[in-house]
Formats: sequence, structure tokens, C-alpha cells
Amino acid sequence: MRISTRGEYGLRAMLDLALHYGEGPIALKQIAERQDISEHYLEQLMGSLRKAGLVSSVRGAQGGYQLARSPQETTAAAVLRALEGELEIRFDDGAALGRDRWQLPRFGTRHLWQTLTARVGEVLETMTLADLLAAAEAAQAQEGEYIYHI
Amino acid sequence: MRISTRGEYGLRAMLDLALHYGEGPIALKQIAERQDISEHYLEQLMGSLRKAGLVSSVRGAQGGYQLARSPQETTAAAVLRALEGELEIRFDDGAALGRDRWQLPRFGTRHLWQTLTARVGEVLETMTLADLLAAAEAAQAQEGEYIYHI
DNA sequence: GGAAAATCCGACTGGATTTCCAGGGTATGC
DNA sequence: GCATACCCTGGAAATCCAGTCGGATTTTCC
Repeated sequence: MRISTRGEYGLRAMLDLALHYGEGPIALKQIAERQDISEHYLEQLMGSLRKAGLVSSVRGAQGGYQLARSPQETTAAAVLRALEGELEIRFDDGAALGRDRWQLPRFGTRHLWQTLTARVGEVLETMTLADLLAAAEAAQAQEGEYIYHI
Repeated sequence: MRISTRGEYGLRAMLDLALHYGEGPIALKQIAERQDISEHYLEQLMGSLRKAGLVSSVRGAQGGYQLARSPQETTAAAVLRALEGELEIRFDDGAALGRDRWQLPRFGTRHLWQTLTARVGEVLETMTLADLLAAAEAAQAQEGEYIYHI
């Protein structure tokens, strides 16, 4: 059960942009350094995000990327869809299955993947970049506490 | 967001065994034919399921595989864990992260994967083979109806 | 106008993973 | 003792992933 680094890196980049929302375009190089991602690779990912309309870019010196919409309006689902393609757990061609008893297992797995996709979708559609940053701040504060407990 | 064919095939094989629960050992060849899976490949998968204690095997003529526990006691989580390894969405080494503001994105993604893993886990731990077969029967009945509606 | 700073674009490669096959070994029932 | 079936290793083929490379284009600043 995996999500590739495209999702991880792309989401981190988007969260980085969210931290600087409203400050004008941020250069790819800065994001790559802060988030420790290969610059050229991140370039590809930003291309996908731009084509999906999630970020806008400004070319030339002093250029960079910025969120197309506010962190409150950008969902994790939109980001991951742009980077990883459809969010379905196992693609299902929707072909009609027969009525024989030995075909029940196929219905069974299909049902499971559908349920799983729905649950995951619920989470991703409701979580925005702003939500994630809020949760991140809470987690970071806790981690600080933990250190002092040693 | 993918699950490989190991999960799909293995789960189908387990559901096939569930359909014949209590009838003694079922030969691999029969399962492979009914579920349309390469015999040699399925052999590998059954090896994993056996080592995980989910099926027991009987060697020799009239041998085969059978569920080690009833369909009501076998969860989808156990099956998938045996075939796909840990069910975590993106492995997290749990390393401590710093308190700098630019590290917030890392906390953010970590939080998301944790939430997602938890949700998926809930579904998989509660769903048993028996549940899946019940859902499958309902789906198959509906599909029958649908055909007559044309 | 020119240098520098950036995004944009496509091709390509090395490596890992997945899927599957071949072939031989071993246990068991009849 | 033979047919049936599981068991094991090794590896081929294909696909996918992560990252690289080289350059083209656009814009700012001096």
C-alpha cells in the first residue's frame, strides 16, 4: 500500500508554498533546498501541479511559484490527484461479472477496493493545506515537549 | 495509490477457499483455474499465506489448501499484511524532526499518512472474508437485476 | 542591450520491483 | 510404485520509479 515520492515531495512543496502564501512568487531553488528535494525532479512535479491549475508560475528573474488558491481552498485530494493520477485503490474497468458462484471472489475484492477508495477519498477531500499546517504545528509543539522530557 | 496483484490474487484465492470452507483441502490448480491466476504465481502467494498461518496445506495426492481459521475469523488486514507487508501508507522511520518553521511540511505529510493509514486499517481490520462474501452476494444479485433492466 | 535568474520541456537511464516461468524435490493416497 | 499435489530456488521479462541532462525561453536588473 504505497504512495510514491511524487506525492510526498509534491505535497511538501505545496505546504512550503502555503507557508509563504501572499508573499509573491517563491523560487523553486529555495523550496528544493528547504525541503531537501532534487531541484530538477521537483521541477517535473511543479509542472504537473501547474498544469492542474494548483499553482501559478512567474518566469524570469525574481520569478517562481505561488499557490493559485488559498491554503484553505486547496485540498490534499487535488494535490495528490495532480501528482499520482486517479486516487482509486486498484483500477477497476467496471466490466460486468457473471452470476456463477465461483465469481463471488471478484465481487468481493471489487467491493473492498471501492470501500477503501471511498474512505481514503473522504479524508483527502476534506483535508486542506491549511488543516495540514495546523496539525503540523501541533505535532511540532509536542515533539518539542517530548525532547524536554528526556 | 496502489495495491499490487499479490493482494488482489491472494485475496481472491482466500475468498475461493472460504466458499469451500469445511470441505477438506482444495487443490491449487482448481483455484487458479476458477480465479484465472497463473498457477506458478499463485503457488508463491499461497506460500506466503501458509507461512503467515492463514492457510494450512496437505501434501500429496488429494492434497491442497484450506483456511486455517473460519471465514469469520480471518480479516482482510491479515491477508493483505501477509502478501504486501506492512499496511502503512509510506513508511515512516519515526526520526525526530526539528523545530524550525520550514520543517512544518514534513510534519504535515507525516500527519496525513498517519491519518490515512489509521482509516484504512480500521476498514481492513473489521472486514472478514465472511463479510466480503456477504457483500459480494449482494453485489452479484444487483448486477443480475441490472441486466434484466436493459 | 546584455548578463543573470528563473521557469519550461523532452528525452533518457539506472535501478528496483513485480510478475511470472522452468525445473526439480518431496510427501501422500491408492 | 505411480500419479498427484505441494514445496523450493533461481532467474527472465517487463514495468515503473526516481532522478539526470541538456538545452530553450522568458523576464528582471543594471
